[in-house]
Amino acid sequence: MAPKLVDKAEKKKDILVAAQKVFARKGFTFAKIDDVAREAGIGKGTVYEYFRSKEDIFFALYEEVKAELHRRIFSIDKELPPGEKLRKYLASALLSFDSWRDFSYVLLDFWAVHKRSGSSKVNFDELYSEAREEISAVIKEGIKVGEFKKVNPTHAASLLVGIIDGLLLQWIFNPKSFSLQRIAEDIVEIISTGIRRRN
Amino acid sequence: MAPKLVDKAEKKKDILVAAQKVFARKGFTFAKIDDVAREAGIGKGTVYEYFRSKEDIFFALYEEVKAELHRRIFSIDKELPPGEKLRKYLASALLSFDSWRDFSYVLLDFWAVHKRSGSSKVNFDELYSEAREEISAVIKEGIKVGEFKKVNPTHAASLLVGIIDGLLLQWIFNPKSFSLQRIAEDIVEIISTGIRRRN
Amino acid sequence: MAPKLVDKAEKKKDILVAAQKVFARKGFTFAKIDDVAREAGIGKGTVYEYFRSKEDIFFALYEEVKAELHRRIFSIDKELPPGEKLRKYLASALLSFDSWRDFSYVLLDFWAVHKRSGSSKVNFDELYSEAREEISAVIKEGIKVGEFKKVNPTHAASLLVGIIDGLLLQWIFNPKSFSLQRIAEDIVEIISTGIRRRN
Amino acid sequence: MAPKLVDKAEKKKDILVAAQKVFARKGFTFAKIDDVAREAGIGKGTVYEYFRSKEDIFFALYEEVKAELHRRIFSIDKELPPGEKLRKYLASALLSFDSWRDFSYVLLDFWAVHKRSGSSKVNFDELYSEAREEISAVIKEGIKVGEFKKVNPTHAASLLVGIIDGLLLQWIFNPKSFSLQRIAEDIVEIISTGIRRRN
DNA sequence: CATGAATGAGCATTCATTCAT
DNA sequence: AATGAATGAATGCTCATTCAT
Repeated sequence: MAPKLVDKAEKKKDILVAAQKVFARKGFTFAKIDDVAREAGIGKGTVYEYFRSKEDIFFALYEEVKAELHRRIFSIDKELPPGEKLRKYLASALLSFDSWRDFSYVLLDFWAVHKRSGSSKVNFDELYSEAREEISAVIKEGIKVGEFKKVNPTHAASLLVGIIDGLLLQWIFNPKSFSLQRIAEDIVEIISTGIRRRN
Repeated sequence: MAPKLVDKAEKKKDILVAAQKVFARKGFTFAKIDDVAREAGIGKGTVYEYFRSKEDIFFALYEEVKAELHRRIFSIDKELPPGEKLRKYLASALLSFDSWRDFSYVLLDFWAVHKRSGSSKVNFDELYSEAREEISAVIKEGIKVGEFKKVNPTHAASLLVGIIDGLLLQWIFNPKSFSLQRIAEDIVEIISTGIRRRN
Repeated sequence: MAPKLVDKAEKKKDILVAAQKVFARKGFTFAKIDDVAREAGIGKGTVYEYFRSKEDIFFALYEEVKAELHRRIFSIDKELPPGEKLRKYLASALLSFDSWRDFSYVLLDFWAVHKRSGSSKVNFDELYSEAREEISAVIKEGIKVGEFKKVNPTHAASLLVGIIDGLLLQWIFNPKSFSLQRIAEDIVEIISTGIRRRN
Repeated sequence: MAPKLVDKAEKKKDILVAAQKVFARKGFTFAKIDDVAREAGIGKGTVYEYFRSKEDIFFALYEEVKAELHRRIFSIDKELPPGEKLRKYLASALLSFDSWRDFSYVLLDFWAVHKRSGSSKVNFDELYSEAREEISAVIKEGIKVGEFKKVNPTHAASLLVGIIDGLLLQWIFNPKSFSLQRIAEDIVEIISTGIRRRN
């Protein structure tokens, strides 16, 4: 009636943590389920008690990382002026690169391998479109209150999202290219000037 | 002897053209040597007369595409004022997305799969650092002649490179996100304003 | 102590009933111990408290079904004349097909998979030889009392057993091939004529 | 232009011969592609140059054996009287048991494993229905010419097919049960009497 | 007694590369 | 030079069985 007592959720989390490490180390393609199991200190079969497949592990990781990042980047004071909001978005996104880094490998790897299977449960565009919408709203707000020029909100949002992503990519390939802290400040300055309404 | 040599180069080129098509269609991972051979209208074994391995084909492709893009983006009138140069860079880069697109798939795919092999002949950072240097020089020039504010040239260059890359990524995942033509104009406008010296 | 014993036998029987259902539904190969456990409403581990292995469950099932069928086919009035006995055997065997059917699937499946393990506890030949002997005895009796021609009793018995089995096989693959009721009558007629002594 | 010269058909046949041996020895389920390859004296991968899958090998074997048996059993003089035809069918079928034997194992194994996947390319019923039709036609002919009683042709045909199959089964499990030669004679005698019209 | 979490052996198939012709 | 037949390493997943609780 009371067999081995296990916190299923806990163990699932453990496997996810192990998977993230292994995926980051070897990429999705070259990560073996056996590696994940060994990293988690359990048997290969046990992984399948908690996840249906290797892809499933990826999906779970994806959702978790996505949620975590969204939270980190967009959880800011709703009362801040639009310009300040954008500044914070940019800053927290750039300063989150470290967390992103490992998963970016996995994301790209997974995408590269699965993009042709249209049935994928992972819609990478949503990652972007959600961010664009969030930022676009702030830009519209800024235009409305007269803080920003009448820029195209979607384009400006795409620009900001692109900046973050593009810098991430450069930084992934060579973290020494620039200091995250300082580039963040400079870019905020440039972009702010670019979209701010001259008084 | 001479004709043989010509044939060799010609055929190597043919294989490369075939490979690019196949890679773009199936991605590096799922492209089979046999597909490439068939696309080139030759036998599978013949491919190995001209390339040592599947990776080798990719390397050759990589060098070629890199050169082509560099040429296309940075081959502009040396006499243009710095601001105009940047505007052209940005515009031609964004408008080259279509050409980039197919190869971007392949690049990402290849990168995702081979990143860990430290011995890789493909150094993705060079792609970025070269571009950064080129742009950085223009920015320095612009600062010197008083056209630009005293922004950090490396940071601004990283910003511009990042913008291009980041937009490419969004556009790859969903080409309908924005019109390349129009976003190019808007972004040039924003960035120009951001770095231009107020008079 | 005593009640425990009763429980044991009872539960073993429950598991067997569940197993028969599952085996019939999925075949021996594809039936999972877990399916059996769930069908019996118990835990997977509990099955192993009552049976040593999946094969063991099959063995027990086999013995039971064998006994049941033997009982059904050969439990007839010992006083009937030989011809009448054979007629009843044939009829009850053919009309037992429905009961056999499910188990036949399992039997074939199991046999196909385990035939090579010489150590098998299931000797399929005994299924036949027992039946042949039983029928052979009746034929000898019939010859003795002058009801049958001097046919080879073993051959005639093999023929009868073969008929039953062969028809079962056809019927398993396509139950619509013929009506069990009507084919039984016709065959009894043909065979009776074939072995009965002309007066 | 002239690489290794190979008779594709010849090699395919070789693999089939090897597969038949291995399948007969281990059954479909337990036969490994590697076993087949080793038996054929080739590499595992080579098997897949000639057959798409393990199932495909089975299908090819199935078609071949089916054709061979049909040929052997039903290739008789069309001018023989019906009774004589049936006698020959029965005799040649029983005397073909040796050829059938090995494949019967495989057939049963395959069927047991695949019967639940409705999409199977192998319709086992066709094996029976074809034989029933062939025999049924002869019986109708015999009734028409007054050689046979007015038996139900389908039932009588099913009986004959069943006899063959049922005896095969007994014989598979124990070849010593009876002499094929002699049982053939006796059964022909019994059945003939059973369906022949009394004069 | 009962349970179900944990386990790991086992296997069909793909495809880059080799090499005999 | 060109070919394509041959090769075999490499891997995700299933499930009967065990055993700690």
